[in-house]
Amino acid sequence: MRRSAAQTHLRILDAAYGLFWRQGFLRVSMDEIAERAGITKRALYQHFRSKDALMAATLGYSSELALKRLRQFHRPVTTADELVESYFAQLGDWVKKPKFSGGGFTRAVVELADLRGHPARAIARKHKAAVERWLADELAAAGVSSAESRAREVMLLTEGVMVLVLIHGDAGWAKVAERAARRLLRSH
Amino acid sequence: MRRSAAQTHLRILDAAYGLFWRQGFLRVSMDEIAERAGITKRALYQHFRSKDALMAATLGYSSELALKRLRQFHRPVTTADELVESYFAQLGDWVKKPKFSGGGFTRAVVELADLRGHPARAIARKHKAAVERWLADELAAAGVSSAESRAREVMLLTEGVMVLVLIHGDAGWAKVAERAARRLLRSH
DNA sequence: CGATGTAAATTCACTCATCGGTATACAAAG
DNA sequence: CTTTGTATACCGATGAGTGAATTTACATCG
Repeated sequence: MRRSAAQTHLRILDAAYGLFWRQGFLRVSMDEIAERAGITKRALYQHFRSKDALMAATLGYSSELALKRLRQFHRPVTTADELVESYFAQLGDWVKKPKFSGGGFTRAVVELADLRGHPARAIARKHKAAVERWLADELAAAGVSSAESRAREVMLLTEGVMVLVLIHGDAGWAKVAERAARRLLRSH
Repeated sequence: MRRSAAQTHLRILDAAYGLFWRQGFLRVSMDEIAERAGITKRALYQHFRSKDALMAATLGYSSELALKRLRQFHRPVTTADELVESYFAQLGDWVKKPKFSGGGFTRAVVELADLRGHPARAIARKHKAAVERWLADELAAAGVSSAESRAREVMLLTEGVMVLVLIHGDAGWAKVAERAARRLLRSH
């Protein structure tokens, strides 16, 4: 029953990602993850020293995926308005999913809010910074001035959308954010 | 050792509020709450049927406090700019506290993201709606047109600030939000 | 005033379940 | 003969919630 170690590693990350995303970190047990990955708990612990280590690895993995997705979204650059429109449209689609339970990174940070030294928090911080960087570059490429400041504002709106959709169960907040972002770009 | 029931009730809510706020819901045990409230666990269960019930009650209590605070903040209305400035200044001060661990309501919803029927979520929803209502009224009183839409935008920025400060540990996001809000009010 | 009933809490042991993590021994593949 | 994983049982801790008998303080009534 020998699968390659790397393959099993990935299966575990996939399983953990899916479970963490839906139920949060604290509410998922190592037994569940092992079962979903199709291995025994013992084998799971041969790949990851602890639940915390697994969580950090999962967030890192998920960051890679998310950033790759963002960059694929890199179409021939047009206007800032179009960029903002498709950015928030994509966010809206994501957030509209019935099982949406908040952004994985945001969720991780919130769940571990009092544990400032937790490795997962550093990863979340790095991830959000990368998204902000990407936004700033895209906005600059679309001819927006003060792109860094604008990117920061779009980040605020993005996080706001994730939280408010979660609270109210209404994906319409993405549209509100989009319109606000457009006006912000225009009014600098 | 007879204290009035109502008094004990309040002590429990205070204790639970403090602990939930710092450590989240899942990471706090009923034993801890009882200890902090200065009563036994048995007595605690004479006041609240379950941890979930206690959480819902705590959020309700905390909503009352927060809304009362908001309304006290009701100074002689001046301009929209001044309103926005002091609103975000207050948010910034709150968020700047070293022990800041996210808004209680946001945090509750995130922790219970997959439990859609949980009573605490309804309370959080109602609270955020009340804050939005308050904002819309204040903005309207300050002469802002389309106050409802503007209030929604300020909500997005507010939630964004809470999450991003938590992630990055940098209270500067409140200033960013304030400047964005000002431009949004001007550019409708 | 003093007896007494009763609400409010105490004490403390106890159940039942979950969960992170480990130990040992063994099987299949390359 | 090592790497990868299985099977299975286990440990120690924690945590929600309960049970039963007991005590404290107050209020009311005789």
